[in-house]
Amino acid sequence: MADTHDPIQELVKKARRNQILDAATKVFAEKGYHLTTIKDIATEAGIADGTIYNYFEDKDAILAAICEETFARLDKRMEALANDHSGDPLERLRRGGRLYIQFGLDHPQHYFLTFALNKPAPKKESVLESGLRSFENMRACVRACTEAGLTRSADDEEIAQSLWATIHGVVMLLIGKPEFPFIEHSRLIDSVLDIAIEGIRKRPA
Amino acid sequence: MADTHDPIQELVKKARRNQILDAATKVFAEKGYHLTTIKDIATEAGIADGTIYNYFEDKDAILAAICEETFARLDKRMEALANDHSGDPLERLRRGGRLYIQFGLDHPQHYFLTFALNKPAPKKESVLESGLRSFENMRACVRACTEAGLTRSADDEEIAQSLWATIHGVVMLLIGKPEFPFIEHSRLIDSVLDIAIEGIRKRPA
Amino acid sequence: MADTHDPIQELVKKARRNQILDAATKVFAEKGYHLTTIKDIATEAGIADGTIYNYFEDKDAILAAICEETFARLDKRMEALANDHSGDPLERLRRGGRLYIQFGLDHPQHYFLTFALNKPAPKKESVLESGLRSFENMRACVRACTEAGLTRSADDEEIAQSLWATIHGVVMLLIGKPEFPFIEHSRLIDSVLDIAIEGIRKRPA
Amino acid sequence: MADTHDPIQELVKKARRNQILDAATKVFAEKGYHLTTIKDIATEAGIADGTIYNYFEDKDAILAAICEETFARLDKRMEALANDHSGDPLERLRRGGRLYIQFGLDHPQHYFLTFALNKPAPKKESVLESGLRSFENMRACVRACTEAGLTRSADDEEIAQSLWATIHGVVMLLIGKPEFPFIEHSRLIDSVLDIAIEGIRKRPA
DNA sequence: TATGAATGAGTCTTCATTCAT
DNA sequence: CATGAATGAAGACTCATTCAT
Repeated sequence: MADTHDPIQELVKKARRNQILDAATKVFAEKGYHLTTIKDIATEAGIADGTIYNYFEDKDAILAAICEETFARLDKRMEALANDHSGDPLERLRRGGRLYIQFGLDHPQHYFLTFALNKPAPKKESVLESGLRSFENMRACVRACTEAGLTRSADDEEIAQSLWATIHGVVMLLIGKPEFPFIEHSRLIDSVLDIAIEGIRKRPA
Repeated sequence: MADTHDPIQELVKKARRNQILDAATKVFAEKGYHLTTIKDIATEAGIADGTIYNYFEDKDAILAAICEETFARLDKRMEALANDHSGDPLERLRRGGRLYIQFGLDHPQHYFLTFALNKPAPKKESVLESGLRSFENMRACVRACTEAGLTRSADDEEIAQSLWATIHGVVMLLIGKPEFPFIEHSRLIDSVLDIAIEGIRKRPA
Repeated sequence: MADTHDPIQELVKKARRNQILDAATKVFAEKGYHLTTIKDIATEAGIADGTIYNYFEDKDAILAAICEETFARLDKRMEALANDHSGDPLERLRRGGRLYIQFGLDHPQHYFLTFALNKPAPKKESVLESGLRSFENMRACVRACTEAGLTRSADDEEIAQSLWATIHGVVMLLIGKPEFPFIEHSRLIDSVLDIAIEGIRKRPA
Repeated sequence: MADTHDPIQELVKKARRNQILDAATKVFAEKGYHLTTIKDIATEAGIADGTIYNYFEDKDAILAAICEETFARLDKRMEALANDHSGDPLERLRRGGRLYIQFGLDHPQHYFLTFALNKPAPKKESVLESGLRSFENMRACVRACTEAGLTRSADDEEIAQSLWATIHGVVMLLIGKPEFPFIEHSRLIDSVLDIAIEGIRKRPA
């Protein structure tokens, strides 16, 4: 009735919304997006089916929200690193890579949903944007390296995207093929980062 | 009645089967596996719905057949490379990586389903096997490099898994985030491979 | 959320369930189980197809429910008789037989579905159980006769099953072949029961 | 080409027809009429699906043919018994009853469809007739008993119908409730017949 | 706002029947 | 006549979404 901006109601709403998102994340991870039903999510969240629609337009919107929030969280972590201008830029890049990989392994479900679920359906603009922003920080770290003349190539964008692909690969492989007899995770991560950084580093004439 | 092994009928059947597989591959690629209906495939193939079931048990079987055949082709290509002992081993490794990535981009749905859709479907054993066999060939290529003393590290397995993670990452990223403003694909692929090979290569003392 | 055990909702649900069962009973009787579709039942009940599945697992479950409820109703009638220990046991047996036959003729569709629809599919355990219980009462009546030394044979089980077969036959014949020129129903029933009781009764030495 | 009435062709055709009927009988008995597919029958007969349609109009026609032929056989057996005027008429009646029951158990699907599936299928007239003709023979057997003064009652029709109901009941029960823990079939049949015959028999003054 | 029953379009799959070879 | 691939009309069942309470 009243369009009062009741702060308590606001909180309750947000809490319920997160409750749904958590449930969805869990079920999506267990059964995959397409095989998950609204009822599955509602049951997991302990609410009725219809209630979902008070918080989200449709099933797609739930996925979009998960992606957005995941991006945001990653952003916050990466941003701190990008704004730290001390020390060897290449080492900062390595630390950034490790941070990113660790984030993926720490939130495998979110990561998978956000970065690997390619639906033909055009995602919401906001998701795309937050995705781009997430990449900006890595680009900034790379730029610090190129500007310091530490890299073989001077093409920021190319290096940044290559590095992204590399660290994305580690996360996806470890997440997606848990049954494969990988070497110790930390060793694999170190190795991948080492190869990448050394592959980027300008060699002494 | 007669145990007719009519070779002409045999060919016709195989042709029809391929007709269905081609149609399915196309539609899967367009809409994704889950959003593709049997009717979609039948329509694309220009046949009736029910006819599909004269050639395949169910929808899953179609996917399995596609994956199997597709990966058999990758295998053959990778194997040739692994068995070719001429030239610079590191260059062969680069070619192998490019082959692998290109394959993934050419068959995104199959790649995705085989290497990333780990969750629900207990895929046929044969599909999994043929998928992993590709990795074996890469391992062989790496070994050729270490044995030739061309690498910084001598740990085959570590290098092979790192390289796999890297090229897997390129495929997954390009497949999974087609909306991202990547640089030209070929340039990104070259860059990733260049960084990886240089990162692996033993530096002159 | 709340563990609402709303008694009104409860009643509404039960009513809707019965609405479906009644519709199903009617259509099953008209077309036979196998030729009846879910849509038939839904249409007869005046609801949508999918609604059926809010009340029953599947088609089989509807049949099972019909059988169970029919058994239960018969049970209640027979039980009273079995617990009445007064008078000539053989006469009670006769009355029981007549009760049973009358029940079948009063609920021909239910009776047919419950006692004559032999589906190869293994019926629910509960249906089997309630079927057995239904027979118990007749066995009890027979036992009273044998224990009183009124029967030629002392084998309760044999007599009970034989009697069941006999009265089942009357019901099935009258239900299943209505076009046949039977003698007056009541006369046929009396005759069958008379023959059976006299055939069971111990003859004077 | 030639519309010659080739007697050899005639025999071949009849043989093939019987081959199909035998196969159908077997599969019907195993899975029930509705759950049996044309392919099932064709496979069992070792021929192609389409071939069936050179011999029968459709699935119903196969059933009709089976019923007709089957009941003709019962008829012949019952008739022999009815025309055999030697020995104790009541014993002949008992043998007739046993014959009838055994027939029902040997051909449960046909029996069921002819005597119990009254509703949907407008069976061919001939099938109905041959089915009911069996009853005529039983009536004749009963008449022999009453005329010989062996029965308590002198009402042929009443006794015949009562007996029919009784033996019909045994068949229907054993066919329709195979999951029930009946005593040995032969013992149950003996018991039912014994009770019926003794119930019919005139008691010594 | 929460509920959850109802909807009904949509999906996979089956199978009787046809027909070109 | 035999074949068996093809057809296409159903049917059982699912599930995203709506809406009255």
